[in-house]
Amino acid sequence: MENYKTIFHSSSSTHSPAAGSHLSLLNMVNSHAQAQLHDHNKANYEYSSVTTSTEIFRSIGPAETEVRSSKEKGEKKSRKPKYAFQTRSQVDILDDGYKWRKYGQKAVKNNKFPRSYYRCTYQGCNVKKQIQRLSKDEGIVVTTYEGMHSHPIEKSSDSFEHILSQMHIYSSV
DNA sequence: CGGATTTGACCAGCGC
DNA sequence: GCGCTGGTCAAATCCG
Repeated sequence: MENYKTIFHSSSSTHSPAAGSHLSLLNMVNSHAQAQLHDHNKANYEYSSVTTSTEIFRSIGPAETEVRSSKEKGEKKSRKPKYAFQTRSQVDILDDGYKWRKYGQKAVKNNKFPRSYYRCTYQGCNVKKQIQRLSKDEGIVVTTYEGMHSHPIEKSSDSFEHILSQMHIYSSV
């Protein structure tokens, strides 16, 4: 229902439509940001979060954005790598250039805000992502990606979107 | 009309 | 074994 989406694309435009002012999206810059979501070790998922601030992600060192993945310790279970990003934004929908289809929404116990589940609509691409807002800081949105895209973006990747796509490459298993 | 959302039901894993 | 929590499905609905 809401229609923030559009706000995003105006990133490179001449003027920002105000609203959330600078959406300062993913600036997952610090490569050594270790996650700290989840209180108890949930278990086999390695959460790698990148702390964000209120700047524009542009210092992404090409060297290694090391979002870190798993240590190839082929244990039991199919430990899928997950990449969590904390983003300071007013909107929930962080568009990274891919097309997502929402397939569920659930309320989390410690959060008053629901969590949304999305899935990439590209045929054969089963990348999933969840978006959750912290009840403590309404301004923080946590986006968790699961899986990796193996296809081109189908949108006019703008500045940050392009960076994001590269990020996927760096964070590849 | 077709594709994306919505929303409750269903199900699996875990703790007690 | 039961109940809670989180994750996914699917039918109905909405919107362009």
